[in-house]
Amino acid sequence: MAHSYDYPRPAVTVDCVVFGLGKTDQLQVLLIQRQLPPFVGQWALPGGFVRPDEALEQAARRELGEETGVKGVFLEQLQAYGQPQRDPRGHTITVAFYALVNLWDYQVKAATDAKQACWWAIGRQPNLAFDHGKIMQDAIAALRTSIRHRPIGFELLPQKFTLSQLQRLYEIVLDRPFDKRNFRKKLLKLDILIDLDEKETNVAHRAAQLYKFDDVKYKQLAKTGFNFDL
Amino acid sequence: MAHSYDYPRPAVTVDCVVFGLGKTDQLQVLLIQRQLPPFVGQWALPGGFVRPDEALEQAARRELGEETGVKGVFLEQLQAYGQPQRDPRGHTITVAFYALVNLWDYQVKAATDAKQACWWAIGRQPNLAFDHGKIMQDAIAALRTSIRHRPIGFELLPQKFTLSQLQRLYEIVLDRPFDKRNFRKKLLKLDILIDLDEKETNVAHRAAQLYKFDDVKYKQLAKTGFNFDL
DNA sequence: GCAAAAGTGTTGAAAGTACACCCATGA
DNA sequence: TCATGGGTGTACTTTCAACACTTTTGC
Repeated sequence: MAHSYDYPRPAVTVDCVVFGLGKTDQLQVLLIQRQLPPFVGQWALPGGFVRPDEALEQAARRELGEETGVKGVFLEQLQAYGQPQRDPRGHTITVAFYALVNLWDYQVKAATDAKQACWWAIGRQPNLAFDHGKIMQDAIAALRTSIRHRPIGFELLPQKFTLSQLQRLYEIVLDRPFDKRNFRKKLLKLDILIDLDEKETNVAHRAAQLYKFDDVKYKQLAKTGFNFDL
Repeated sequence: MAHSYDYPRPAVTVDCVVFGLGKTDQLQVLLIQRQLPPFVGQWALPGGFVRPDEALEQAARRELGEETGVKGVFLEQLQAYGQPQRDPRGHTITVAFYALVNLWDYQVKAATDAKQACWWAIGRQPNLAFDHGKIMQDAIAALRTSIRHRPIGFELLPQKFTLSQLQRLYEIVLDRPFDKRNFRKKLLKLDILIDLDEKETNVAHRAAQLYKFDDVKYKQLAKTGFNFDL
């Protein structure tokens, strides 16, 4: 059996597919324009090399903060990519993550505009460096699956949200319409929304009821076996 | 921004959680007893270092063949593990895979018995080296999820199988009983089984109808959006 | 008072669930 | 002839899917 030390090691990086949703009615993805070779000037996923004795998720969060200013968000591993030719500098394995960011309170935009990072509408983004296009497609597929089985969608909304916002979120991510009455019935029956005694303000129409997500109830249900299907 | 070359690289390995099912009525997992430090003598997942310019899945298949004789099986990536302390030799990232093996035609057993590999019933396996226990638990969870959404269960059965075998498979993996009539109704309605005009032989009871899985029909359905839920 | 989104129930179709007996085979 | 698993239908319940009008608010 061969020892590890007989061989040079591949490099290891992390990359983040950061999804955002705000008032634009479109799912967005956060990309950076590369400053260094290879692929100078091309757009790519934020990411970079894992440091010695750094955990993967920690590396992903560090790179995300350094390159885009995004911090403290929902972040979950997608999978590793290791085709030998995926990086022209040599054998490089990347561990991809996807993140969800609430863009309704417009602070994130400001933080990222300072850097060479910017939000693109999904489907209108430029070609990406490396195999990042493929990684992004896989992340979209994973997001669609996840959002139908676990309540991660709330990460894309403000803490207080309306049922219409939640419905639009599902419609945008899954790219299909839902019936308003059936959608509300289903979500309220799940019993994971807390009805805040509070309404929207400053809208030019009837003010909607505000809700927040009930972590505790969801976790209870999740333990006893629970399916968040839509 | 720091360059990669400023830092030493972590090592990269692959590990395989190989699930098998045969006549024992129990889900099994294939483990090897370590011959080299660290953790000499302890049981662990088969796996090893990724070689230069080797793709991840290719490395997993190579190690699996070398260490256990298992070849040509269903293999899918689980996720990467990179806690800095997970390997006492130093920072090592492992990309975990899970595999499914049909143990009904008893060739695999022979091939693996020659090495230091052996099958353990899930739940009765020994403590594992490294963080392999955690990886195995994650793999079981992933298998349970996968089997409910995609027709991967067939990988654990012979090509020709009976509906009772299929039902036992679901019962064993998901660890709950199914009603015979309802199970049959549901699976036949999915229309992904081909009724071979052939029966079981050499059984001390009424011979069961044999079926095989219909790849083509499944792929058609999968394209038009399809859910294999049970 | 009008534009714009919020909110609300019913009905028919489909799917899920619970349940018990006869059948074919080899020993 | 008996032990073993194979095979089958129905009634009830729950969930899904389709569908339209009234309410509140700001302008």
